[in-house]
Amino acid sequence: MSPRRAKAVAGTTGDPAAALRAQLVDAAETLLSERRVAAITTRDIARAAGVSDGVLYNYFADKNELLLTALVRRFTRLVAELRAALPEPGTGAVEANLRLLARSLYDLHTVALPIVGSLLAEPELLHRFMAAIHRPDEPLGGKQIRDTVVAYLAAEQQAGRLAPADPGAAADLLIGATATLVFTGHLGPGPPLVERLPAVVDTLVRGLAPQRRRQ
Amino acid sequence: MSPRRAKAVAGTTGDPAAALRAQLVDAAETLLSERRVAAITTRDIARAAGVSDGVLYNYFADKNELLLTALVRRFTRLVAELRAALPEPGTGAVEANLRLLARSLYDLHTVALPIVGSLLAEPELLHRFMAAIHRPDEPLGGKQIRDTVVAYLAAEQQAGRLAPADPGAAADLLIGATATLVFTGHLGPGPPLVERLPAVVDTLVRGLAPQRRRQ
Amino acid sequence: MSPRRAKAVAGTTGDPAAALRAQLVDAAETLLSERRVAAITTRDIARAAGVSDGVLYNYFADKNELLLTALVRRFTRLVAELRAALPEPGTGAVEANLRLLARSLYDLHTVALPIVGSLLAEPELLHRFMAAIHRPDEPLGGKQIRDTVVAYLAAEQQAGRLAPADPGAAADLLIGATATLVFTGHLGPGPPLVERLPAVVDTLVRGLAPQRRRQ
Amino acid sequence: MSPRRAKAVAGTTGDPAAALRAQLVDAAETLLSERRVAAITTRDIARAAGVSDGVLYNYFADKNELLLTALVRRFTRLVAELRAALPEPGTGAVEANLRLLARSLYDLHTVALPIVGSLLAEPELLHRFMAAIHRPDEPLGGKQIRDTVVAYLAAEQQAGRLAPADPGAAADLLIGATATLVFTGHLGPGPPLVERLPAVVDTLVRGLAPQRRRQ
DNA sequence: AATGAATGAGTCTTCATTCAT
DNA sequence: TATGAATGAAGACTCATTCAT
Repeated sequence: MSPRRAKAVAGTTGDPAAALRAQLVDAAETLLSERRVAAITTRDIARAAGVSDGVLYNYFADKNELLLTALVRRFTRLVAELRAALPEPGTGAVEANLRLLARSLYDLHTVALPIVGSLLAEPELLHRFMAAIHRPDEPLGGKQIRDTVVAYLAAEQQAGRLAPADPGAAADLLIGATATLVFTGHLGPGPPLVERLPAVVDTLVRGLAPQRRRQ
Repeated sequence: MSPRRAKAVAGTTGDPAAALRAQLVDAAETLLSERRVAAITTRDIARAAGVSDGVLYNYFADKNELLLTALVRRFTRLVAELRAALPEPGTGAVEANLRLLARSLYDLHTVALPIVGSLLAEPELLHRFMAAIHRPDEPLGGKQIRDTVVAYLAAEQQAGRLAPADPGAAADLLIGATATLVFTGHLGPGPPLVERLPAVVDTLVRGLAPQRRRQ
Repeated sequence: MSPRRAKAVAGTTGDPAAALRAQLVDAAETLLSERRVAAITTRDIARAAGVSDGVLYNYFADKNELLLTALVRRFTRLVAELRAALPEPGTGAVEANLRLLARSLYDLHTVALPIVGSLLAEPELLHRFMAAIHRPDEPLGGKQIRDTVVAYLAAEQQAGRLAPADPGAAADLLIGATATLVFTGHLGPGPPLVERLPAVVDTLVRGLAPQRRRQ
Repeated sequence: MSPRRAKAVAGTTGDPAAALRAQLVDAAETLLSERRVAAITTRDIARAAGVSDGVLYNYFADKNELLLTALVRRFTRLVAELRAALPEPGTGAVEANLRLLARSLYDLHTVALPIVGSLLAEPELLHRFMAAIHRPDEPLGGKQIRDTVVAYLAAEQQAGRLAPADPGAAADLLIGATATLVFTGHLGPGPPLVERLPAVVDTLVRGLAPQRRRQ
């Protein structure tokens, strides 16, 4: 006499409620990679998840809470991928490492920016999203990306392979430049701007100060 | 002989049509600085302009054309302000100049980002906006900002006050870092991140390469 | 388990979806007989069907698809009624039969003309309507009326009770005259023109050629 | 110090008011031959007449009264053309004459039907139109067409070239069949149905009665 | 008397959320 | 507890008519 199990999770084992919830989040996450947030309707999500329109409200307070969960999961993955792609500090040529890092950031932003951008049009959702990823117990968030880059740079500094500059500022420059290249390329009519990455890294490495000499 | 004058421009002189058109653009521009694009209705604009619902369509093909005009005007102003705030190349301390430039970019992004961001949720409007600001005869556009920064940096290089680095890459770093500081500060719960600007400029000036000496 | 049942079909049994769909078509059909197509709003239909504004879009792609369905149903019925009212070829007095046929056509046009007429002002709907009734699998359409009349006339010719004239042309004359009597009577201020039917049939039977003799 | 003359009639002589009025009616009549009534806006008419939006209301109570005037003038012309095209009774072969008459009616309906049809969607306008053309002092109207045909048929009967049938009924058959051929051809997807005219006339001439002989 | 801009009522459609079954 | 249909609010755009100039 247990309650009826939704069609969509009929063949699964384990907690059916959790399965259904996951089903919904999966569907939302998929849609999130296909269109801007504002173009995703509750019916779309239900269809994609293979469940009926109403279930959503059995697991989430409203549409935005579901989207929020999907967003958080998507960003958690992106940060994990960034970490995995990070070069090992102290190994390889440091400038090549920085180029690799820049490229990883560029790829991350390519995925993340459309989503974050479309969040700007949904103030309530954005607010809840930011609150969610800034909870200290959550291993994610925009800050996580920066912290990861800072950690890498600091490690290279420790290894004496980078000048003892402010690693936070360096991270701001790297992250900012890569993000803006993605953004501008995304908006404009021309081709993507990846090819500008090497010059950007090179310029950041050498700095703008004149009359510089290496020994 | 002349047609009736709208109540909203009753006290003004000059071409009433131009006055009313301007009234509408003004209203739209004001609303644009208050809310995201998607939350602005035609009725809102009419109310704000003090005219009736239909007038809009006497001056613009549709709602988006009005918003577009307001957006373009807003950005034209921002770029003009940036140009006016730019230090004179070759005068003053170059690093102070760069800090000033960074601050100007930061201020520009503070105004521009929410608007551009909210455009991401309006593909049609975004498309028309990008097309509008990329018309070669229009003295504005995203590219204008970068060109302005590049021109300043190149001039300082000519004056021997900056290393002969790639000015385009340097502009990408400066613009990217300032934009991202604004963006992150805007998203996050904490205080704005202006105070990070000096370190960013400093790091960009010195570069990340180790074992560097000045003479 | 089943979704909520609309108030409007609360007392009915069977498939509630089909019931509500039928309710909507019924309401549309009723309105169609009361006013011209252009004066029927979606809200009117919803009110008449006792449901809320949006339901329509759960069963039909848009307003016109619903109206189309109602139109097709109305015409299907009219043609069926015409067929049922048709005299049996070879039985009764042939001229009386023709008068009966003329009267049936007159009645059919009385219902059909206002609707078809008002369709002329709705090009899109008219187009879809014509496409719908010309699908070969649909047992209806303007052509169906003519074919029915032609079949009857041909049968009487086979029975030797009518001259071997062109039955298609004879149908054109009968249908045309009845339709135009309805139309003219509908437009003009005077009384309906039914009483002209016998003379019309009589004239068609005898023909206009002079110096004719019967043996 | 006479009042200002509208631009559109600046070069004309005579009563400027009458000229402007005529200008408007001309423009409306032209538009009437181009689109259905419902698709004609007051602004369209003003533009076509080269005058400003408001003048209309100085000469007509409202939009419909202007359209009405244009409609009446259009039909007056059509009836005049029909009369001019009519064969001379008693001359030529009578059956050829009837074919010519049928063709003239077909052409008249080709022009008139779209207009009359689209009137069906405008009850108020239709009503006023019918009232206007049924005023006994107006030499026009649907009845005028029938009277013209009846007069021709009666004359041929007088000349002994047609059987002494009911000329009104014969007119109903001819007008009805031609109108319906136009109408059906207009609605359906196929080609116009002119080629059916000869068989129609032939069938009307010979009649449907069987066992008929000529001497 | 002409001008032509202002007025504002009217309509289809979408979609988050509810809730009877 | 899943279902999925019902709900109904909200918004862009058109256009006949008015009326200040």
